[in-house]
Amino acid sequence: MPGWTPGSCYKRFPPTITPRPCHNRYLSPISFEIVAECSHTRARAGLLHTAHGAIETPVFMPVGTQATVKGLTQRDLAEDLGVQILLANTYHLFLRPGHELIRKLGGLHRFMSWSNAILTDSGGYQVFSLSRLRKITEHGVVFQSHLDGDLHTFTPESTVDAQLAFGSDILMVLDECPEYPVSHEQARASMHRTLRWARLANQHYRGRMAENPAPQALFPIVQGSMFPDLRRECAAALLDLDSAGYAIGGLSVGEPRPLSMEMVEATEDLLPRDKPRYAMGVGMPAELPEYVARGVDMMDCVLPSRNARNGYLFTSEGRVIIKHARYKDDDRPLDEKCQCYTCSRYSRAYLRHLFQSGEILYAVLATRHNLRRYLDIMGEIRHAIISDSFPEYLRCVRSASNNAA
RNA sequence: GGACGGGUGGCCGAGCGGUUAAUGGCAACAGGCUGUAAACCUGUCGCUCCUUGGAGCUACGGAGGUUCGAAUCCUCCCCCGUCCA
Repeated sequence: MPGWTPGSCYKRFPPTITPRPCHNRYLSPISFEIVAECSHTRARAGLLHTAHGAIETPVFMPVGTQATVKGLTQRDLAEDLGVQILLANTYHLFLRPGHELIRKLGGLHRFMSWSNAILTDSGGYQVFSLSRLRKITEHGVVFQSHLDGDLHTFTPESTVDAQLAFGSDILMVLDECPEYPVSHEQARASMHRTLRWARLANQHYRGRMAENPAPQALFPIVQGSMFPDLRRECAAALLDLDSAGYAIGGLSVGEPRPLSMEMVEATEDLLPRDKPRYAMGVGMPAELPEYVARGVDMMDCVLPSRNARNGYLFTSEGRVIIKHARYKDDDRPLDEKCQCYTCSRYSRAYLRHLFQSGEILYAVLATRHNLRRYLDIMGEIRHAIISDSFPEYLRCVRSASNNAA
């Protein structure tokens, strides 16, 4: 069932968002502290310490591809929503305004006026999403800019350098995100290339850190399409890099959802227990606790922000497609259980009116709500883990999800 | 009173003898979106009937006419603009 969200459990598991200061920023680029572990699942709650604050995990990271979460101000994000870490994108910011410009202007944090943490994706996802505009070689990826058609070569080394120039707290290695489905043979070749790139990126990164230490971590990415053996081979090989954290990529590329979960399960027990695990590009609200139950600490997804703009709103009672006629004269708030600015002030009828009129305010209010919904869910999850009630929470979520279906 | 230009599906607006139930756009209605080329994309959009695929009916201001065939050509009428008296 499409838009179910784990909201019926809201009252029992209220969100906790209390940023804490960073303790040991000078010991390593970032450090991960496990606060609580679930006794029945692989879930854990932790603190990820960065030079730009501590991040409570499990965490959902809003996507701000072009150094902005579309529709929101940095104040909305930090003060209203309590966002501790944002995602930005190397491919997009490399093309415009350029990493050297951002370096010159004091780094990405200063450039976009964001004092909390930033994770930058390498451009590996654009290998997938812009597949018609790129060519993969052993050396790297040649992109034909979607802006002006210019050719740009992204290598494992150059993407590390660009992200260092940004001043990102967490850098991602350049990877190849394969489409679905691919043959085992193709997936294997692709995974091995990603692996070689990860080694090159890591070597380059270590060199840069030796000459100019900075509190910036580099995460490699487990690939292998939907083949457990390839996933495990990739994860095992990446352990040699002794990275500060590990990502699981190549999910949500069109595969059935159970497969995504299976890939996380195949990988998770190989990854270091004391390092954060990041599932890239997931997921729907009901999936968030499922990933956490499988040992994931970090997630990001464009769904709450993009779907907000496209009229698809996530509530504790399920999805609301705001353009539907049934909301035309609906005077209730979008989500009666939600404390966000949008829900505390505006009716569904007004939101629908703004959407139908193409008003900018619609995107602002909708994005604000959807992100709040995601962050609330993460708060519920974290609280449940800490209070040792995560299995019950998960049951509650699954049953609500099944009922809705 | 005269001269031009017009009246097309909810609206705007193409079409100017057959491939036209009628291009587009808007509106309406629905679906999609997962490390963002996305405030985007797709579908439906006269009525009735049967399962897909189709079948029938009604339609381009009105009434006649020409033609195998008319939204398209002709005649008259009605209405709307602009200009001249």
